[in-house]
Amino acid sequence: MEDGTSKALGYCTGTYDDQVIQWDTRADCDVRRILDRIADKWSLLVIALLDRQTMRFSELRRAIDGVSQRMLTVTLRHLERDGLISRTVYPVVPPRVDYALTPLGISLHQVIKSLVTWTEDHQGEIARAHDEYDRRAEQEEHQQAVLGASV
Amino acid sequence: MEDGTSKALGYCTGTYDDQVIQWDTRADCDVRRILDRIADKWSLLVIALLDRQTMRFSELRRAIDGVSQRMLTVTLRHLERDGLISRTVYPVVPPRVDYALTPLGISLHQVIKSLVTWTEDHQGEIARAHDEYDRRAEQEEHQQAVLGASV
DNA sequence: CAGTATCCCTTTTGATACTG
DNA sequence: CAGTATCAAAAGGGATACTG
Repeated sequence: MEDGTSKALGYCTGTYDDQVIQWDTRADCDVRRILDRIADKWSLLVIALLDRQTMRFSELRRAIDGVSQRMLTVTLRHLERDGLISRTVYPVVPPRVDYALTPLGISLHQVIKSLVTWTEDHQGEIARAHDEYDRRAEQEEHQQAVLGASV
Repeated sequence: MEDGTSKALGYCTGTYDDQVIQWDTRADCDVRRILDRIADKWSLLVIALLDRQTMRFSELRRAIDGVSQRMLTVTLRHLERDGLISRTVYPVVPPRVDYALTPLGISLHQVIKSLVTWTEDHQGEIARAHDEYDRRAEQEEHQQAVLGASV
């Protein structure tokens, strides 16, 4: 993930025979990184919690139930490296480190919200799709059993 | 990932002491699922390729360089279960299976595009953040070495 | 063609212990 | 307090072989 564009370069180069594909080709290049970032287990929560407020490491840790110290550190480092959050160390004893969204982070947060809104608006549809799919799958499994018995 | 809301239920319940947090609390519930879906290694490419066109299994496989047969199947099943794509089997020999975006899938695709646009607009900033971070990290490493030598 | 079933390896994540 | 280091567990993903 750090070595950039490993294999799969094929679809990073612009056009197909019959149509111009504007952005899916970049999916593996830049989009993939920030997508991997916001989609990983804890980043989204961190970004959401830092909306309009600064938080200390321990505050984040308490707020995000279930995160390990290690993963919170890793997550924060990644977000910082991407320029989405800032990390401020106060040279006091005991140490104090504050995290906050950067302007870039705030801007991303706005975009993410539209995705969250979409999900909220469509969670019912998705749930229904799951039910239907599972119901069909179970039915087909049943068919199999019947056919198997007749042989 | 199939067992729904495992542990970490703490932040799925609405409000904090000092402020109402509207949506980050749901991040682990519904948003997480569709985020995990669109962020996994191949889903985004599939959704992008199916924009405005139907494709067969083998066409998708050829179009997505590097995907294994297994992972393409798994990806398509997940997307189908979420109601984002439809799967049409033609009872012919040899078999033919067509995949297409559902209205729900099309609607999600629209939203994803805004995320992609954001990424394209800000990839320069992110790259600069990386450089700066790495430069600082290297510098601090150097500091360490100097301090170590003096002891 | 369009899958399914297995095996195996790599990456990610979590638990635990230790430190400036 | 805010980490780092180490190790073990688990998930993700690929190669291969087989099937309706």
